[in-house]
Amino acid sequence: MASSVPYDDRRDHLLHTAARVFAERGFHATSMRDLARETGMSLSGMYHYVRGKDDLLFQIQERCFTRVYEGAKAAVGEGDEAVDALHRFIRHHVTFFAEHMSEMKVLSHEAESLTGDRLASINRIKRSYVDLLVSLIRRARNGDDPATVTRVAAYALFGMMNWIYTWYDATGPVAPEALADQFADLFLHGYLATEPSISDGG
Amino acid sequence: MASSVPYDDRRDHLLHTAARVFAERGFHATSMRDLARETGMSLSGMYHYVRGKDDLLFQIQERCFTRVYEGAKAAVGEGDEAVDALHRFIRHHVTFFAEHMSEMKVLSHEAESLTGDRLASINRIKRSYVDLLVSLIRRARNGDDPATVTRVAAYALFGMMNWIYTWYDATGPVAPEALADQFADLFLHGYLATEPSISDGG
DNA sequence: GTTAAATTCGAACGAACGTTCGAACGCTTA
DNA sequence: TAAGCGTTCGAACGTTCGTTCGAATTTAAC
Repeated sequence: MASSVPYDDRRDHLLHTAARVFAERGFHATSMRDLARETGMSLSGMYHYVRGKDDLLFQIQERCFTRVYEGAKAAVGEGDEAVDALHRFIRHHVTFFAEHMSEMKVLSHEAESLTGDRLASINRIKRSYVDLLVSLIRRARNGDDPATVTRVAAYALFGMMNWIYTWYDATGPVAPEALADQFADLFLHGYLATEPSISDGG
Repeated sequence: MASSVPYDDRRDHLLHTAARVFAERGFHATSMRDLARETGMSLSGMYHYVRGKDDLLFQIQERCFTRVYEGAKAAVGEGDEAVDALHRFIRHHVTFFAEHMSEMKVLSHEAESLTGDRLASINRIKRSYVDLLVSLIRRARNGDDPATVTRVAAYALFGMMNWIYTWYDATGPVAPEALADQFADLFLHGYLATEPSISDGG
């Protein structure tokens, strides 16, 4: 999986550790000295693998976002059934999120911590990713909704999925796949519209 | 509305301006010197109204969260119809959010920027607020769901509502009430389960 | 073994940070 | 006028920040 070139290994170690610490303490509250301590590298040594702190955040976000985007396109495929594709998109996003909590939290929570070209570059991927979901929703609704309604629906879905970094524990009682299915049920068929999961007696 | 005591006015001005700047730049990326410039006060002058930067964030969050919580209890009322109460909860949360974007963004986005007693104090309000929504959902579903399912549903709803600070513009084409109703529709009846808003022809 | 390149790191830089403090100010009471 | 008090603020404190740099070390090639 990871490259065996020593340089790349050390770089991956730095990026992964930085993602974890950024997720725990926040980007601005984390110092390069914190990262040096946690990676076991020296303060100046890290600058051989990364241009600086901003570049570190950028590379974490770009790597992660590219993977989610490519993964989503592969998961969605080119089938005709839009509702199924939508379900697969949700499943992919949530399970990927759960498996890469640190990186995805950094991607979601530090969206405004970049500036200039780096921010623009991330936003370009984001736009593609959002557009992918928007087009899926439009197809699933037969393209009959006003554009604003479709966008609100897409952001609502992203909200319920991305918010998990504030509360979800992937090692807890709810498995990532079960979480994804509950989100999909909620979005595709609604909550009260479905049957209670045990009984509907009163 | 605001107290006419000069001290309280200046304090409110500081808190409100700080909320706006924290929302724009983030808590850790904002310096006390930034706040001095934006409020027109001097750097040291602000310390007559606030113990320090952490206390400033705490007071913004506590004020705002207390208001949402009390407002939600009032909006929900004590009626018997749980679905209606749920709808009113959503409507209140979203419209309050839209009307106080800066404070609510700071409340949502800087949830981990406090520490110690101040963090514990905010988390106490948060627990009550979450429990209020959880109990409404449980009632609306006749109490038949496992506790984990109800909690996931509550966090999903909070996610889609709170995420708006990343994309929503209250002065844009979608009014806060319309946004709230679309969220409520999605949560209460589902998205695909409802009729397309124009036609379902193909 | 020698040379060259890649990698590591201690030490230090200037800048910016949150906070403090004492002097100065303006206003109300005597 | 004088005293007292709430308020303001310039200046400075000590600390921590991201980054740099040159020397030392390790690795690879011949």
